Amino acid sequence: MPDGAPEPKKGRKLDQVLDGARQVFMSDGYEGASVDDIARAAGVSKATLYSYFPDKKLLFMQVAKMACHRQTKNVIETIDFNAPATVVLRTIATEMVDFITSEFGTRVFRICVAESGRFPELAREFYECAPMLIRARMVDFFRIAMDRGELRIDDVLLAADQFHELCKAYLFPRMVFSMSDSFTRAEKDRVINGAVEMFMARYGVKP
Amino acid sequence: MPDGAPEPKKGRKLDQVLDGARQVFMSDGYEGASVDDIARAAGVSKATLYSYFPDKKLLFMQVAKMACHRQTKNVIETIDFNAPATVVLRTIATEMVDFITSEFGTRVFRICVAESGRFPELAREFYECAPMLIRARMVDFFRIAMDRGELRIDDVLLAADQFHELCKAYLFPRMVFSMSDSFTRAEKDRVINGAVEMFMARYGVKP
DNA sequence: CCCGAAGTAAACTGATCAGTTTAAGGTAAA
DNA sequence: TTTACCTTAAACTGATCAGTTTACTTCGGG
Repeated sequence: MPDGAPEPKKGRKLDQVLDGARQVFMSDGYEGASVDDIARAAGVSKATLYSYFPDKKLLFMQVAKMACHRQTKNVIETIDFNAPATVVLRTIATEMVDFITSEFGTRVFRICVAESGRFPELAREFYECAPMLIRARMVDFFRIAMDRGELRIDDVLLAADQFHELCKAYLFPRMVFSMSDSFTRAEKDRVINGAVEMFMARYGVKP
Repeated sequence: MPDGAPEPKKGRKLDQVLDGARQVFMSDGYEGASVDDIARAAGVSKATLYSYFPDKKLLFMQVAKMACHRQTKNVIETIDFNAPATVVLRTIATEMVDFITSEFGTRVFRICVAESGRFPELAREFYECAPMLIRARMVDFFRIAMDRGELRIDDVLLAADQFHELCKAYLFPRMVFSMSDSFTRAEKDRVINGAVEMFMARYGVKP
């Protein structure tokens, strides 16, 4: 295939453009961000910006895509499946909670939701990137822990989704509706412990 | 106090205006909705519209406020606290799931999220209206069921938030990211049953 | 040292849209 | 019928903004 995907042209200032765009999109959303602002933040002329990306929409897609991919990388690599179930669950919960309560996580989520009408592809990409990947990884772990006799789960996909949601209790609505912009370690631990305890009460095999 | 709150002026066409605005805002969001479109949908001239509301923002606030209040009314009134815990929980879960998976619920949520930067008051109002009210009602029920010896809960607020989140498993992300626009009864029941079982496994008193 | 590609600032185009104004109908109560 | 207000269509204002163009500068490789 000669040139199926419209890769962004390379060039000295590409990274500057993407960086500036990320900043401005993150703080103002898609509609709220003006191309002049982006060019200024990127330290680049508007004409240069348009020489890299044919229009605002494609620039946005590229920025959002990169942000999502970058994020989910770190989250997944650092888990030792041989540790006891409660330890692994607590690790996963902690990572999820930290993401949910981060400025970055909230902003990405907000933009994805707001623009899911305008950019269905973007919402899909984000969904397959973040929740799906993590869910798949959790299912892997469930199977191992079931073999070890630590867990007993019929519907592993549902269990993964449940755990994911449990990690959002209290925190997520408050972030998303701008009721809080940060949480103490104690607030986060309350949710993390609650999620692990609830999950083990339902799916843990009694000793 | 003479006139603290800026109540909307009364008048023959007020309802028409609010109706048209609701339609257009719901389908296009705040930015996407043009005042001309709203006036047309309302069957009213732009000048008339502006005689009822000083600007687009206040009109939107009014519409969103009314939609939220109207919604939460129905959800809460119809619960018989004397029924067994599993029955009450199932009822609440069903109502929540139906709301989450409704076109209306998704649209309101999307707009609240997208505009929570522009209208922090709106997000706050929505939050206090929907999740908080339902949570308070659930806490009432938890206390009753604890007195009856059916449940045993330390942190009732957390338990309410957890149950709320459990009802969103699988369904909520798919709705919000436009991956699905409706679900079968079986899909909903899977989540409802999962939520009730998990909750009872954690907080139910063994027989 | 020179040439061509890449970058720049600034002005411009065309479109959209919130909000205002105008001049002309309606309508209802007194 | 008169009077006072409500409503209307349509034109207008002023602002914002995506995207283009122009004429000028910068800079690295041959």
